[in-house]
Amino acid sequence: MVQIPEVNSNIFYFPQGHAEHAYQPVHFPADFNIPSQIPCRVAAIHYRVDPHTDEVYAKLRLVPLHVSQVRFDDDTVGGIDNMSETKYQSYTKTLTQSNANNGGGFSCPRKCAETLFPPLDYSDMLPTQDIFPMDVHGETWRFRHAYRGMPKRHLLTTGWSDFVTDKLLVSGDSLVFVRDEHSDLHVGIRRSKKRNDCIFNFSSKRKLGPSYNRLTSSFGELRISDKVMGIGKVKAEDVLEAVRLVVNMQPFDVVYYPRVGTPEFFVKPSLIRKALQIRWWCGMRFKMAMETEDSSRTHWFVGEIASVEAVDPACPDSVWRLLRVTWDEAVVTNMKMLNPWEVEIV
Amino acid sequence: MVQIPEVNSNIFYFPQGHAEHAYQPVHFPADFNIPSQIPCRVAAIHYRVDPHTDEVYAKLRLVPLHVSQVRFDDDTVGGIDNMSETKYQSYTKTLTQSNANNGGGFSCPRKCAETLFPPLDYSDMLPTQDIFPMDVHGETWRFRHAYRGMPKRHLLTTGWSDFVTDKLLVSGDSLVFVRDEHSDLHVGIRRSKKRNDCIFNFSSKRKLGPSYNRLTSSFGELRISDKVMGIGKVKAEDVLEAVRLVVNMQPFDVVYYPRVGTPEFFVKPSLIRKALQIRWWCGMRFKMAMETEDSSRTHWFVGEIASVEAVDPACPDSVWRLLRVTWDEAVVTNMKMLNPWEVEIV
DNA sequence: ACATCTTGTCGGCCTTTCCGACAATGCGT
DNA sequence: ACGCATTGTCGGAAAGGCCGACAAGATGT
Repeated sequence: MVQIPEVNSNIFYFPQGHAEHAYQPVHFPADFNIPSQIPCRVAAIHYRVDPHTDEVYAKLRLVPLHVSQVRFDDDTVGGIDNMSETKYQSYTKTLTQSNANNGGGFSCPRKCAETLFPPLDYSDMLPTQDIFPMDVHGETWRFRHAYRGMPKRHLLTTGWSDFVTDKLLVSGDSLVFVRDEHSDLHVGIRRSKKRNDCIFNFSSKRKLGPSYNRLTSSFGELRISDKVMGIGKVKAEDVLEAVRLVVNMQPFDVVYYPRVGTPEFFVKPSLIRKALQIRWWCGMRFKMAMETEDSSRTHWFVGEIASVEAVDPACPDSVWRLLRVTWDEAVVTNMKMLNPWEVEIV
Repeated sequence: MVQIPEVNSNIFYFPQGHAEHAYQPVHFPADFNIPSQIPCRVAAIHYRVDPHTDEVYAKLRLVPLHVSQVRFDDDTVGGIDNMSETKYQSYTKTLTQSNANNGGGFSCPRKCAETLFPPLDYSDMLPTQDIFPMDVHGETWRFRHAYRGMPKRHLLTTGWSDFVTDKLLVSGDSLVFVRDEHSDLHVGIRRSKKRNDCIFNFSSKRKLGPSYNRLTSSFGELRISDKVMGIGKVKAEDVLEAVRLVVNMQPFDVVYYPRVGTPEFFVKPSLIRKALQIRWWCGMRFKMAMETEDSSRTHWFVGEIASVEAVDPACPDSVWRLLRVTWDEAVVTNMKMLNPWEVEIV
């Protein structure tokens, strides 16, 4: 679900989108005269780990470009081509209730098992093996990987429960398996939006996993910081600083925590171009893939464009959340303003 | 069971005893003219950890003394007195079958619990608490400590099984709790003689504890080295080098792995003196505390002195294993030659 | 030798985890 | 719209772990 651009590719940076990732209201000074979207080159990407929650976030160095430098049909620039596409293989799955309910194991999607895990001996009637992925702290875990049941499916059993308990995973959180350039297997997690919004209720009952010291020793700090970070993960001043630099055509850094329901504030030119080629109008019908209440599954929701207007009167030219929509299913209460590139016309 | 002398105390060093701790036969050159026992001052003690097996061993620096320098009724020397007695509090217990049989918990001796663990709230009908001892690798473990049952006893329950599995403990291995100078609780282990003598049969089934990488990654190496070390843990050449230095009155280092059934090769002067004051003779009856087959309990065995003679004709003056004995219970097959200070007259 | 204290072992019971059956979902045609 | 492939959920079964009863062993008198 997460789209991190590649190094040296071009993106459009949306200050308004960036502001939505702050945990404080961001008040842009009136005299800033902010462009609604600024083309930038991605100069560098660093992946970091939040030591408290194990969450992975990205730190992007963006270099502002002149509009003339950007071709909307080509997302890359510079001498390095898209060969870096052949980098890591990874698979992300959102945990179901059964996965997290300590009931037992993790039903592993076939694609995940077949592309990332060592091949099983299918000549065996009940093929099993142990996989040893490493988490972001360098801790190695053991999961028993079996292919069984009727119909046959891939499962992670022994060891999974310990992982869930140690990482305090609940249904809705996501699991990421990655095979790196040395073809070593890694495992990461991403907490669901809900979890991000609430204070951790930490109560590990098992053997101290690697997270014990970390989580408890900084418990007080964690409570406070998480309480404050109700909406996003970055400071308002960091957003303002980024905007200050971008309007002066200075390179700047942004931190991006992937968050379900909060769109990325950097978007590929080709995506925007394709979206803006459409003449959006009231009454147009669209669909959008969204995760269910507990993020355990994705579902296509259908709706109708209610109006097409800039969200912020101060930025009348901005296409950020240009579309005001209504949904066929009343369930979708929030999410009334969408980016054109988030939806698909039906 | 293990008696490590204190720094600055005096001991007698027995080359023959040292040789028994080698895994190879030690052939003392005839021209060495080895004294059977050399008084030494313990200049330094360093405790080390075998990274493969978690075993703790001691490295002692010994400085040879002239006999005139040693008073047999006083084990210490130098300005530092026995105040260092008030150093660490510790308790060692050999694991019973019930302790290791994964059946559940660890029945904790009263003395251990009351002297080393934080005090329980005995006003509570079922007092429980969690203790967090640290192992030699700096890993913290959690054990649930309860005082319950009829009659009441101290037990370690939750967390214990994981520890047993991770450390590959079996009945006969020993557990050591230590409270250090910062009153922090530590936990160590000592493998039984049997385990030391055989190749590890490693087959961890649970989550990878901290030992996993260590034990598996060096599996091959471990097999080999353990196979060779059938009897002791040190090289024959190390023993020879120690003896070479000691006869020249040079300071030397010895490594001591505590081993059930293999007596220490450094002994307090007072102990030797007391033992040699007795006129040992055939037919004298004695008792000796020894551990049972699986080291789960200690039992007093009774026997009779069969003869009093030097084990090695080349060292006719040596008191090392001076006593040839017979046992009342036929069970005690090995252990036919004992040191006078190991037994107690009845 | 006896009384008392301590602690090893056992079987019962409860919890956790493993497993295939079945069905709901999703995708391709 | 239908069929097939995939995978979420459920309840039974097996394993693991917690518990007090009991008694064997240890200790002190």
